[in-house]
Amino acid sequence: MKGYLWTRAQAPEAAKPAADWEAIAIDAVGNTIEFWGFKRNQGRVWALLYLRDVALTAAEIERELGLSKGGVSMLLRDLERWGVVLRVRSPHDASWRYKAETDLLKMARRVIEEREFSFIARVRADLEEARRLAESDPSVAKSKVARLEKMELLADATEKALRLFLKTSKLDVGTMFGVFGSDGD
Amino acid sequence: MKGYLWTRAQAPEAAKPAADWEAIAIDAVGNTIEFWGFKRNQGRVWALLYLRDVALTAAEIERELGLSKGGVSMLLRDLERWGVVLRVRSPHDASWRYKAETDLLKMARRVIEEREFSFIARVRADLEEARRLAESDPSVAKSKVARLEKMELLADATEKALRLFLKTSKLDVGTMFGVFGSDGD
DNA sequence: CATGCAGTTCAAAACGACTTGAACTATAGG
DNA sequence: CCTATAGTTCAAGTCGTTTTGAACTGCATG
Repeated sequence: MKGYLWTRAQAPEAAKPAADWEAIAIDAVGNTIEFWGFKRNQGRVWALLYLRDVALTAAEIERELGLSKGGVSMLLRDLERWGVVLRVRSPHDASWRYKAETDLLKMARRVIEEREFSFIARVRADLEEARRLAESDPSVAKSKVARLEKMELLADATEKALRLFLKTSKLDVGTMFGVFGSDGD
Repeated sequence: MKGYLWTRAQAPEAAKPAADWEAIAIDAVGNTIEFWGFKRNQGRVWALLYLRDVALTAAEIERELGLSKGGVSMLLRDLERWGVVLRVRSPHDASWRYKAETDLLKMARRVIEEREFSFIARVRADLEEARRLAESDPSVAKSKVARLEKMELLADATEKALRLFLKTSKLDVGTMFGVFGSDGD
């Protein structure tokens, strides 16, 4: 956690503690990303890398954001898996460095697809099971079964809304996020 | 928690413990609603009331779902406030009874509007603050400011996506949910 | 105005999600 | 092969949220 010493002049601005404005921006992105159902610190790591615009080592991230070694490792693994952070081998250095991909929305889409749709599928399966059970019990009124069927519409509707959401975000937000790709430095 | 005794023949089916299929369906709705950012038990209470299709007392809900007295009171207060559960005075009885409104989506819209939009507004305010601070510091490179501006697009985009989502869910899903209003009992 | 039941409140307990940190594995250099 | 450093894993701890349950309020009745 401490005992980290940096003899590296290679990335000088990586060494200074985050400026106020930087910390504010990093936390704002963290909050947004948490809102989307991810971990706050996943957003913070991405934001740090994006703002610095240089590849940082895990140890630097650890220090800048005040996170633990293990935590940074896990966060980077997730971000890498989702394709929003790239792991690059630095030339003069034994350790990996990480840089931000610019399409953060990729992350949202990826995980929503993986996680949320399978969740909804599970819900629908449960509701179908409930309906089958109810139908096979003669003492259950028809109207109950009808209501169960309508509940399945809840799952359908949720899934449909999700799809719509992803689609529109891809079109609408996606082009916006494309802007992240280049800036006039 | 216990000690509840019901001399009421008025709602006989409210007295029997939940059937398997009923419990499955109730939990499925609970999970879905939790996915939308509410409490699981808010969804379970609504689902119970919807499936039974009779107005239940708080004590009955408590027993059916295995919740505490205080918890049921708070859950019903929220559901009532959101307009998805109605409190009705039963004729022969001293206590209130509760019945499900059919438009569950009302709940999602209400809370997303109240809670999520104000959250995004806050995020944007933070990012603007960060940008102001960065701009007023001459040692901060222009490119950093540009990146901060682009981050504000993240908030804009999220808000825009939310609005779109609400609008489409109102149109698309909303009509679906209208179906909940009547069934052929 | 005492009693009993319905309903509310809130401090504390239970719970779950996230993070930590120490032990471990992998890898590069001497 | 030995050592040092980077990176991973996971049991245990922390922290925020949800639930409980006991005390309390309100109200109707005898």
